[in-house]
Parts: sequence; structure tokens; C-alpha cells
Amino acid sequence: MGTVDIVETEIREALHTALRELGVTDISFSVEHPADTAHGDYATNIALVSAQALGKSPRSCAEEIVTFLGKKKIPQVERIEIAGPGFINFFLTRDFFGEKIAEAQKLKGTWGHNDSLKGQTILIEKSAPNLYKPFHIGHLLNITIGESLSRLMQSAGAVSIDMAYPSDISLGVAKAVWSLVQTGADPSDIRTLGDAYVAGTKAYEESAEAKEEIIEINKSLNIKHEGEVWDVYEKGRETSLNYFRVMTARLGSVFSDTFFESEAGILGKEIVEANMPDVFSESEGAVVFKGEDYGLHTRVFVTSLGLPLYEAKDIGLIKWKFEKYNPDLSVVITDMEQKQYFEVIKKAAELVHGEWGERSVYWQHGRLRFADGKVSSRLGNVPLAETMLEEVKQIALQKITETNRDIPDGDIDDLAEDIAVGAIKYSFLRVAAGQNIVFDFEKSLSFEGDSGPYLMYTHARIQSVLEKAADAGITPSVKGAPEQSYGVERLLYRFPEVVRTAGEERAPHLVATFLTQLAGAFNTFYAQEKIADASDEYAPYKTALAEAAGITLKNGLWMLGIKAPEKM
RNA sequence: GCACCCGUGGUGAAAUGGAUAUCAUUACUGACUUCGGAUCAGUCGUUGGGGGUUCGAGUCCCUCCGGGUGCACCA
Repeated sequence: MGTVDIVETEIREALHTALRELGVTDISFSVEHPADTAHGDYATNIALVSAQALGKSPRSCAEEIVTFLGKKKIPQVERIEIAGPGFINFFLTRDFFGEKIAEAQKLKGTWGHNDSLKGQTILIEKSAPNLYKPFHIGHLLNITIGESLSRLMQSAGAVSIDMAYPSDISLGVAKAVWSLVQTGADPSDIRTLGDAYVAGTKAYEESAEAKEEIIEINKSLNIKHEGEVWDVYEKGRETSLNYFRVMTARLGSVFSDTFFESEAGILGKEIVEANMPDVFSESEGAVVFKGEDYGLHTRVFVTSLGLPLYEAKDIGLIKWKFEKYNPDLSVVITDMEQKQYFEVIKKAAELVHGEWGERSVYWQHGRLRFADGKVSSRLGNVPLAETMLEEVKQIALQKITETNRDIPDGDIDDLAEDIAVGAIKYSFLRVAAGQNIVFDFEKSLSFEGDSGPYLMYTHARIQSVLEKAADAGITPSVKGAPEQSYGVERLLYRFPEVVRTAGEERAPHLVATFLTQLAGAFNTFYAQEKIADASDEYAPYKTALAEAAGITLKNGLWMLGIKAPEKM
């Protein structure tokens, strides 16, 4: 926030004035960061878009505009160039970059934050786990994205309410409970639950008798019929829930509230029935919403037996969310497969209560697939989140042992876990929304190049350098910039803008790609220049720059839900 | 059948309609007796086909081809 926007605003104003001077109004032009820094820090297409109106070539327009700009200097602009077909490129002063480095050093933990959502309450449904079913990679993807979005919203000044919406009663749950009752297995062990789910599903498909019994169990759970079955169910539910909490805590996520699908059903059915026939209508004995009227799918909300379906539950969930928190925005992270489904929900919610639909956002992520068949078979068809985490952790542990950085024995395990979480999360967050995500142990989770550990490593390396600089008695200062650090500074100052855009577009990958670019620029600089050299006149500046880069990496990693270790 | 999403080097990705399409990885070649080699430098290699809109298209529109997903009592 602040100065960066001011530079853009000043450039814009100067350009507007120049246009008026040339006798043109009413032309919209862009002022943006060019993709290639060789083209300056800001660039405008003003000459290209106004050429026709002025009846001149773009380049001669550019020349006239630049001549005019020369009369009234913009303080942060060092020089202006005309390039290519008629772009006008602005290069900022080293003093400006120095100020931004100082700003980062001063703000520390809040460097990069903005106020675009100040005063707003954002509710994020970070995870919707199916109790009793295995916590697999899909859940991991969901929560990784949810966590990052929550933190981006917080970085924009919003109060974020992070909730979970566990599916606690369903046919799937009934299948597992049926098996538990049959075998008398211990429902307090999470592995037993997973096995029971598999066994129950198999029985449901293969035995008509079992199928009937399972359907009966499902009914009894729905009406909360107390007894032996209910007791078994409750124990398993607690086991499953605890496991979920432990796993998500390992991933760095906590929840401030939890709402269960079983509660949503009752609420949802009420609302649906209260809104007949205005919104919902009866059809073939069931209650449906005629999505067709709006170019959407028509869907059943309450079955002909009077049971609320997922659709009705979602409406109940929305009511709960808005009545309890009245959020300015309610965000739900879902799979791409559910895109059209949630369009129906959103429309129905809007018809029931305008704000419910208008303020709800259903954010879709892509599907997860596996690049390497060997890997998925090694882990089972749908890899468990825990199994994957452990696999990656082993690689990290091995690496830590090899590099031998005198990390205290007691910290090694935590560090390996942080690295594993960082590797996994980064591989999910580096791609844009909606893209399918390819998972590959050998490549995506490689600790080199475009990866989470690369960013973490760069951060650790910077801390080490800063320690050396402190030992050498170097006091950081932003006065007197050496030529070699130019590439790093020109990226660094953009961080707050990147964070703002990432928040507005709900696009964590913008932060991920920016950090990787910054880390790359820093590492290039690092390879060429010694930073903590007390005899070097530029050492104070280099140290300040390293510190600012470290702060940027740390804050940016936090927004991705990744820890930035001091040593690794 | 209708609807939605996707197609960028061998592989995985990036690119508010902008300039010579960027990055990682793979393969190969190199790097300081010096602050952390999970690093850095270099070489090879790309927008599915065809039209259109635009000063300018990977991006927008049409069409074809290819892949994925969703469409009534599962969640």
C-alpha cells in the first residue's frame, strides 16, 4: 500500500495532463509493470491508444508526451524511455527502492499487508471432511488453499473466521458403522475406521442383506436413535474428529468454529419448506428447485421420503453462517466437479435471502492427479494425507542429516515436518485456480528450483548471512546502493501490490510465483556478491537489502501457510 | 443430447489484451581455498488446427479437433 500506488497515480496524472495538452480527452490507457524489467518499472501504452485520435504515428505521439513529461518531473522517476512500437517506459530512482527496503525493515511482520478489506468479516469454510472416511490428499489440497485464502484476507485487514463443516452422518458413515457393529472392532482407532469403511462399502455392494441393514442404520443415525449402534457411532465420530484436528494442526490450520452436516439437515429442511412454493416446488413427491428456469440444473433438495439432501443441508449451512456471523463474504473451497452444483445452491440461496447468495463465493480448485503411476500405487489408489506427509518427511530428514547444520536433535523432527508441509503446500499453491494439479514425488516435491523448500532455504540462508553481518559489526543502511543489487530491489517493492492483488483475486499462486522470482533474484545477487564483508563500502546497503528480502520471504511464506525456518 | 472447464518446450507450470512468450525440471557443460551447493551460470527445446475482432491475441469471439467434468431423490 502507500507509495507504490502513489507512483502509479502520479504517472497517470502526468499522462492525463499531457494528453489534455495535446488536445485529447476520454482515452483510457494502462500504466503497469512490464513483464520484462528491461522495459522499466512502469510502462504505458498511452501513445498506442491515442495515435489514431491524434492522427500521428504512435512513436511521434510518444515523443510529444515524453517532451511534455520532461517539463514536470515525477520525483520517483529516474528516467523515461520510448521503446518498441511506442511504449513509454519509466525507470524509478534508487532512492525510491531504498525507501521501500527501509519500509520493509520497519514494518517487519506487517510488510506487504494492505487495507483493502479493512473492517470486513470474511467467513471461510476451510475444510469439509467426511468423518469415518480416510483423510486423503484431496482434503489436504482443500485445506491448503483455504488456509492461504484466509491468511491473504487477514493480510488485507479482514477478520477471518475459519470454520470446518464435517460430514458426520451419511450413507458412507452408516456403511462403516455397520461393519464396526458386525466385527465388534474398536472404534477408537482411526485405522480401524478406515478398514470398516472399506468393508462396509464392499458389503453394501455385494450383499442385499447388508445393504438393507446399512440403510436401516443410516435411518436410525439420522433420527438419533439411541442404543448400541449410536454408541459405536459416537465413539467413531470422536475418533475421526480428533484425527482430523490433529492432522490439520500438523498442517498449520486451526478452526474457530465447526458446524456439522447433521445439524444443517434439520435447518435446511425447514427453510426449504418455508419457501414453498415461491422458491422450491413439489415434483414426483420430492421437493426440488427448478434451476432450469435460470439456465441451471434442476435439483432435488428434500427426498420423497422427507429426508434433506446435501442441497438442503447447504442451504441450512448458509443460514447458520449468515445468522451467526453476518459475514461480508462467505467463501467455500470446492472441487471443480461441483462448480455447476454450487451455482444452483447459490441461486436458490439468493432467492431465499438475497444477501445469502450475493455474498457467497464458491471457489473451485482443480482436480488432483498423479504424474507417476508407480507413486499412486505405492500409496494406494487414493493416497492418505498422512502417508504422503510421512513420505516427504523422510526425504527431508535424509537431507537434513546429509547437510548436517548442527540442528539440535530435538528440533530435527519438527523441521523435517515443516519442510514436508512446505513442499506439499507450495506444489498445490503455485498453480492458478481451476488448473488440475499434477502430483509428482520426484519433481513437484523436489526440494530444488521452483519449490517450497527452495524458498525456505533462501530464507534460512539470509538469516545466516545476517548473523555474519551482525558479527562483523555491519549496521544496515539504505544509503548508497551498489549496481549489483538493482535486480532484487526492483522486485522487492512490488510485494505489497502482489499481496493485494492475490487477495482481491483470491489467487495465492501470485504470491508463490512472486516469491520464487524474488528468491531467484536474491540468489543470483548472492552468488555474485559478498554481503557480510565489513571492508566493503556497500555492506550496510547489502545487509539492509538481505534483511528486507528475508522479511518479504517470511511474510509471503506465511500467506501460503508455510513456515520460514531460521536454519535448515 | 445439453451445459461447464481445460489444451503453452520431453515433463510440470507462469504471463490485468502488449514489446524478443517467462520459470522450473530433464539431458549436457561449467562455478568462487571466500557469508549455507536445498545455490549459481550456460546450452538444447514451446502457445492443438482454421477463421474473425484489434494498432497489437497464448489471452476475446466463431468453428473444428483432443481431453476432463456435471446434468432428480449419493455426498
